[in-house]
Amino acid sequence: MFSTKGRYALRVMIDLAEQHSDEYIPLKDVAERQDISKKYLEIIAKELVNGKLLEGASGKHGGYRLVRKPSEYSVGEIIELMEGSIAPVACLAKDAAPCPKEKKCKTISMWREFYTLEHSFFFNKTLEDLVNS
Amino acid sequence: MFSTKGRYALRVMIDLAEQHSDEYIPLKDVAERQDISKKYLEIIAKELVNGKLLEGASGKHGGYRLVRKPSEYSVGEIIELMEGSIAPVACLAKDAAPCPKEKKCKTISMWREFYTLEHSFFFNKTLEDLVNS
DNA sequence: TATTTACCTATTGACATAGTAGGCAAATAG
DNA sequence: CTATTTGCCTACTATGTCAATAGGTAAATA
Repeated sequence: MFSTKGRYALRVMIDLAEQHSDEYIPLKDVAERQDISKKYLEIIAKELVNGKLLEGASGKHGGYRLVRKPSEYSVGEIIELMEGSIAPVACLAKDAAPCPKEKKCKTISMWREFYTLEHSFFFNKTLEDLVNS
Repeated sequence: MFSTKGRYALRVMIDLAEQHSDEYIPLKDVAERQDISKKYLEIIAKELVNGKLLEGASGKHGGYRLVRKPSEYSVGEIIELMEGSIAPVACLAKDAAPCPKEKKCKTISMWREFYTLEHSFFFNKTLEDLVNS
């Protein structure tokens, strides 16, 4: 189950894309439109900046803006940045310790197959697709 | 991310299927073969019995056994029983409160599309498929 | 009657989730 | 140069879930 962090991040990105503006948009506005605590969104926005998905600017007329066109963001990279990993099981997450029982494991190939499906679903969907939906 | 409960339940079911026996199999044996705490497996086995996926019997020669052929169990029903729901977001889980923002929500249809994909993946895969993999 | 098994209730430590609080730093307008 | 607006930073917290563990009771059989 994806957490609010991933889902809210997606809504922030969509909101910014919908403003069709090159200006910085204050988080306060986004928070009001999306009806999410501004304080909580600060944490999320900060992570999006650290992950180079957004650019932030302080001061008057400051705020956040996209660094690419909406069509150039995949939904997958946004969610993965926030959730850490979208792997269905811990042993498939990046930098997971290799499982000692992998050889005899009757489920690993199913998890891998599902992960591939999930990955291509989310990485082939763009922010623009969501805005136009 | 699926929890150990769902993953262990699957391993218990696979283990029982692999014994190719109509006898009851003691949980102690399953726990040793799978290298999982027997105490923890008790909780899981109990839920599988409550969900009518397994049958349990006390006393000597007691234990657990499948109530259907492996080909008649879907992986989806096993995981869903243990995890409660396999929905990717809370608002799509069964008996979730209807979301007041659904009309304006730009993400709900993507989540629904993914849920459909996920659902058909896991409900079209059987326990037998896993045993034969 | 002793043994083997499932089944039951309760508790626990560790961690993640979903925030909140309060202030500092930077940029701009006047 | 000052006030205002904004992002950015550290810290804290309540609640819940996860992954077990502990210790017993009930049922079935040899």
